[in-house]
Formats: sequence, structure tokens, C-alpha cells
Amino acid sequence: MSTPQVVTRFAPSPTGYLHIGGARTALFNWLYARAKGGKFLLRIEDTDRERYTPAAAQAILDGLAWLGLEWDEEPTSQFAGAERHRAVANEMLANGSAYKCFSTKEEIEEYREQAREDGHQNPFSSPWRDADPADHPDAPFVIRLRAPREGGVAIKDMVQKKVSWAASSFDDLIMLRSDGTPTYMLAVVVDDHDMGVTHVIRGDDHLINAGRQSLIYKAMGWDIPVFAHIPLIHGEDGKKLSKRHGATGVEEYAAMGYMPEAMRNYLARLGWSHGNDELFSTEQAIEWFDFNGMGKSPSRLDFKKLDNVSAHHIKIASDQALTDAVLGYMSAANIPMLSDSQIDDLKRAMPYLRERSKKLPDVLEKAAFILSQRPIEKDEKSVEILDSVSKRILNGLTTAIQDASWNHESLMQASKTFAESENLKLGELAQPIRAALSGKTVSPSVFDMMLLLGRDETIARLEESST
RNA sequence: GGUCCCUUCGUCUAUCGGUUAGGACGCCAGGUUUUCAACCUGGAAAGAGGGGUUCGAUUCCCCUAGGGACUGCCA
Repeated sequence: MSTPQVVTRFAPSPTGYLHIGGARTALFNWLYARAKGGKFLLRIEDTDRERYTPAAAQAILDGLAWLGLEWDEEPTSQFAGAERHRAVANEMLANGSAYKCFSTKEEIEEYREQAREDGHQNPFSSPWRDADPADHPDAPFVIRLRAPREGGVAIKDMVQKKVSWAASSFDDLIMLRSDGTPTYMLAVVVDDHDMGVTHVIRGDDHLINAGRQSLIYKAMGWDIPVFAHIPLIHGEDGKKLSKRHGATGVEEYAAMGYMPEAMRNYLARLGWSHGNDELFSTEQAIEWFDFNGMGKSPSRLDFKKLDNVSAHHIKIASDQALTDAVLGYMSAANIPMLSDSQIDDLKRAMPYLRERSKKLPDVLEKAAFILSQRPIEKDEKSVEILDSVSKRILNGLTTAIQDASWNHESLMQASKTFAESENLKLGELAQPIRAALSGKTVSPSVFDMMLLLGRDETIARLEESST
């Protein structure tokens, strides 16, 4: 027996940005497909034409691309499949698993109000379900699923295990609206089936939908895919993630200076675990991924932890990758681009910039010294540090080191010796050096800066600040 | 209201009937240090509540409480 290839899909609405929760859903779909050597497909759920714009759909694709979740094949449009959806509805009409319902919206609304008053919660039951076609009026109608009235409906779910409902709790859902357009419930099922989707991995807000959708699969005699309803992400206060929690779109995370690999690591760890592993590569995640490690309860976004994961990935990235990431951050944050020579300098300095950096902007801040030219612009604190006393000291230091061997060890030795002669601790000497070389109070090690800057530039900057 | 899902340190989680309930982030204390920080050592910190089942429950079942989802001719 050959095992069919795994096909997963991510089916976002074109909302104009990739929601962080959606990003995580996409990540799990992608991870599972890659882990099983299957395909990861994309389908834009654009049937709501009032909300749809091409730019809104493109934004989702951009978010996915930034996260590094490359999809297989061309993204499909759900709207484009309307003809096929209609055909399926008609097929169901023909095989008796669906029927025409002529009840108007007003009638249904009236029923619901009455139900509320009567205190019962039976779903709307169409009087046309068993009507003789001969009695059908010449009026607009919707096509409804003839759902079972008795028994139970159950689905198998890799995360939630077995979930079941009484059939009576489902109504005869509408598949084709009175204007002939298909509803979401029909469209997803048809699309998932036609795309050969074997595993439907989505947020657990769709759990009940899975039960209802399974009815359509059965009515058409189609194989029901394996479901995996994953818990949602909540904000730091435990409430459903919304705009007021701050960053909800992945592009905002890009603009804050998180690397895609850090996001993948962090997001994967949210709700999923592989023993006690906290920091891992995407390759490891693919190797380890399975639904046994998936939790069932919602998890909260924790920026402190994200920062920690981010720092780790900054630490282990190659100089080239980190440089690219910084450049990517600058463009996401609308920071003016660097010149080619500045980019070279940046990359050269990377080994010293990456240490103690949590996010990409931290790296960039530390890089200021190598990116700027004399005269060095000093921030307020640096100006304070460079008082007359400091200037005199710097003057002395300049002569003390200008003939030293230009390596970390010698420079530190020379500086220490000089500091002792001035009755200073190294720390007291380092601060004015830092201010002179970088114009800031935060920078890499002063000796590393000297090395990167080179003898001439270092001396020039020291002299500039000691006069 | 109804149906369904969920509930381990502040947070993310491990445990798949027997552990001093482990790890990570954060926090606190000490150490170290050329700045921010990083790093080292130590510490505080959890099974929502109540019933069962069992020789033994965080783990299995039930109830309650609290969260969440759904309850559209939205997706």
C-alpha cells in the first residue's frame, strides 16, 4: 500500500496583513508538509468581494515570504472556483443530499426571534426540506444541505482527538446563496477536496465547522481529510489577540527587528514542544514536528521570551545572514539604505555587533561607530563625558597607544598601563574612549572598535575629541 | 442561553498512574565586567476547586468555577 502524499494548505482571508496567529497556523502547515515530504498549498479565501483587494491578498503573500514559508504551486483563488462550487451544489441537489429552500431571510429571522422568546435553541428547520418539487414557487431559493436529523457526527482530530456532536445540533447549512454564489462552508470543502488536501490544519475556531463540513464530504462520497485544530494565540492578558495588543501583523515584527528564523522558532514553540528544547533551527523543527507535541490550550504572546529567542538567533547567524537580516530590517522599518562600502563595514564588524544584541536595531545601534564619519556626531551623554579632564586623558592615551601593535591584546595592555599611570581604572578610561570613537555611550568593546577602525582613523577620532 | 473545546510556576512548557513535579523566559540575590548588556552561582515560583476510580493521582472519570470557539444567505 502506498501512502498518499501529504498535502496541507493555508487558506487566509485577504485582510491586508498576515496576522501573527495565521502566521503560526501557516507555519504548522508548512512544517508538517515539509516533515512528511508533502506539499504546502496556498488558497486565498477571497469570496467576500466587498472586502477583497489584490493588495490585501498580496500583503498575505509578502508576510509568508518574509517568514520564509515558501508554498508549492501557484496560490489559488477561492472566488475563481465559484462555477465548480455551484456544480457541486447541483450535484448534491441531484443525489438528494441537498434541497432548495424558499424561505426568506425575514422568515428565518422571525423564526429565530420566536425561538428566543420560547427559550429553545433548535436550529432553523426549513419547511421546504421535504416539500414536493411540484409545490416549488417561482422564487429565489438557497440550496441547503440535507443534514442528518438523528445520530451523531464525529471527526477525528490529531490535536483534539475525537470530537462529536448530536446531529440535531446542526442545521441544514446553506451552500448556495439565493444569488447563486457559494458560501464558505461549501467552498472550503470543494476546494480542499479538489486540491487533494489530506490534512486540514487550522485554528480551533473552526472545530465545529469541521463537524458540519464532514457532512458535505459524506454527501459527496469524498474522503474526509485528517483534521488538526490548533489552539489560538492570545495576547499577554490572555484575551483573544486584537489590535489593542499591539503587533498583530508579521510585518510589524519585521519592523521591530526580529529575524524570520527567530520568529519561526518562537512561533513553533508556542503551543508545540519537543521535550525541553527551546532554541532550535528550522531544520530541527521540521525533523521533530508532529502533533503529539501540540498542546490544546491557547498560549500567550510573550515578548520577553521572543527577545531571548531572537538574541540566540542573532548570535548564531552567519555574518552574511545577519548582515542581510539587518538590511531587511532597515527596509521594513523605513530606514535609509546604506552604501555598498558601509555594508561591507557592517559585515566586517558583525562578530562584535552581534554580541549582546536582542534585536536587529540593537545590532544597528552598535554599528553606528563604523557607519559614521568624522566629525563624529556625539549624543548628549557623550558630550558630558568628554569634559576637559577627559580630553586631557584622551590626549595622553593617544600618544600612549599610537605606536602600539594594533591588536586587541596590546591595545588593552597599553591602555591599562596608561590608566594606571593616571590613577584610573580601565572602566574610567574606556568611557571617554567610547564617546570619542562612537559618539555614544553604547558600543562594542573599545578595543574592538579600534581594530575595526584601524590605527589612523582611531587616532584621528581620539585627536578630534581631545582638543 | 445552547453545543463543543480548554485549565501545571507570572509566561511558554515537560511529565504520557509511582518524580524532592523538570526545563526555558522573566524576576530576586551574589559574583564578574571597558558601556548597554552578556556571563557564572544561588533563590523564590505551579498541578483552578470538589468528588470519585485506584495500593497510588498532575496524569483516568464526573461535577463546579473560570476562559475560549461556534451559534450569519461572513470567512
